[in-house]
Amino acid sequence: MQTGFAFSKFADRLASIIELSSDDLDLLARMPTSISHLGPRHRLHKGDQPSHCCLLLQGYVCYQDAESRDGQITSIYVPGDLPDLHTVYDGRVDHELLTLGSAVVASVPHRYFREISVLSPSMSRALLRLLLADACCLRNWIVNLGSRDAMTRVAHLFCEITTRLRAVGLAKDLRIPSPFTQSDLAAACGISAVHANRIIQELRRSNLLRWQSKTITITDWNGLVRLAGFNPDYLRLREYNNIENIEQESALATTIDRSSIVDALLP
Amino acid sequence: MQTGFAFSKFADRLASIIELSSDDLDLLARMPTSISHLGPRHRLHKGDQPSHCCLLLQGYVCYQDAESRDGQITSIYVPGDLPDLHTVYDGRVDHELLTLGSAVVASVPHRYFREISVLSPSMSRALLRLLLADACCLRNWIVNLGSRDAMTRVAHLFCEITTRLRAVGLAKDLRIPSPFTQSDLAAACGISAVHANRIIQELRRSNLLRWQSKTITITDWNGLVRLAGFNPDYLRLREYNNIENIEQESALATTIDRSSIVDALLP
DNA sequence: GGTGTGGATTAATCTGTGTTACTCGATCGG
DNA sequence: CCGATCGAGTAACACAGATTAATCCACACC
Repeated sequence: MQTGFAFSKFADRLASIIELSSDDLDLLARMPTSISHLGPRHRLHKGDQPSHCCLLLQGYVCYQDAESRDGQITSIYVPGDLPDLHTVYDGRVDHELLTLGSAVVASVPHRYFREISVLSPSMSRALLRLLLADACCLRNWIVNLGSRDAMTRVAHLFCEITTRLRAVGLAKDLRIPSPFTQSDLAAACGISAVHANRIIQELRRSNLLRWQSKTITITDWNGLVRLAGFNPDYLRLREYNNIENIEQESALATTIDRSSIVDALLP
Repeated sequence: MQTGFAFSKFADRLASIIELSSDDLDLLARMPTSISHLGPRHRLHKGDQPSHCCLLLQGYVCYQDAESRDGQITSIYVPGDLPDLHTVYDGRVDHELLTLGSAVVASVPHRYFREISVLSPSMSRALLRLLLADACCLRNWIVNLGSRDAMTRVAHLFCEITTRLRAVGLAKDLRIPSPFTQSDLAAACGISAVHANRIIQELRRSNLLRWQSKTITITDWNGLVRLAGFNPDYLRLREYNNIENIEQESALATTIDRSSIVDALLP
């Protein structure tokens, strides 16, 4: 067990939704962690009553419902996230928490979160905000699955992941690591793997993004946002203003390309 | 403003997920409330920064996303629920909270929840559990929308609502008040109103339920549960064991079942 | 170097569900 | 009493997306 650098990604995440004092940062720096490097589709929480939380440092993890057809993915987490914070307060777990691609996680004892909640009201509130932000994401994902078509769902997912990565200082250049298989994507969006493939082809053909060698490069952010009808308010980020203003290089060519295709899609 | 009987439905709800002490009941009895009788599709939270929570006493309310096609409904609440508890900790609201059919709600100041959290650690934990149970429902609903077909979604919704009503002492006889329009149902399940109608016809033809004069009568609970693949674990209820054992014909059995749940918590 | 495996891709076919458009009652306000 | 409105119900047609099945490729492993 060490108290190391792991806290800094978590601090980024907390700071993305709530202002942190230097006292808060001190508390975070004393977080006891034990780091693991995990392979793809590694299952965390092996059935037991959990006594530790999983703090994601690198890569992605997701909740997947093993019972449902094709294993519906209910949420995806990015570095800095604490996917199972809720287990501190409610030991029951309905879904499997597993890695998408390889990942680095820190294991943090429940006790630590209980202690900082007692020591600092502002940390207590910050943790609660994390849980609430999670619920907002779930609600938004319900809207996505219930009312949008496959293309829009996929586009929306990419927008969300990109935005969340940027909130913790990653994906600065709109390139996001993507160890996802197309089946993962399908399981998240509630579509078949075959159709997921069709959608990706279409997104590529529309020059909205590239996806090669486990990296997605968004080549037309504004086009993707418009296609998805993406509005990041539900992420509860403090600093995300004026989404339209993300500047891209070579704006001209892509803009022309996009307008011909996206305008057709969005009457 | 009165401190009245409104707390008792809320006490039922809390007791359904966590054990309450008599001190907790005392605190609940001092809840300041102001009761309103509302008509159908009444919008609560008229755009302002809310300073009160809405405690549902009778009828149903739901969150609906006005932006999405056909206004996706993200969750439905039953008496005893506190749909907007989260506004105590996070003022932002993404969706509209509105009544389905007419309803009776109590308005409770945020201040009250802050106070009981400070006065009683167990109440503080109970409120947190409410929020977490809500998130579990959302997650489950994602699975529903993402991986089940229309028929199963509808059946699952009816199972959930019935179970939640029973958890607060209602729907004892598997008859649930249903002021919903078929369009409401469609908006909740992410299907079209026309198709919702087809599904209901089918459920009727299968002798699983009747729906007449604003009441749904479930005539084959076990059949409905099986069709829906319904498993109530995600509702986080304490007393819901062995779902297969719900007896229908024998009024005696259900009475005994319920009394063990409800009588235990009333002083 | 051969073989197996998992993922991407594509095409053909089938089906669940959306859309549109209509009828029929019930309810309501003038 | 009338016309307007809203919700339930139905039918015809269109289409998004599921399913199945095949090929191809990259890569790991004996």
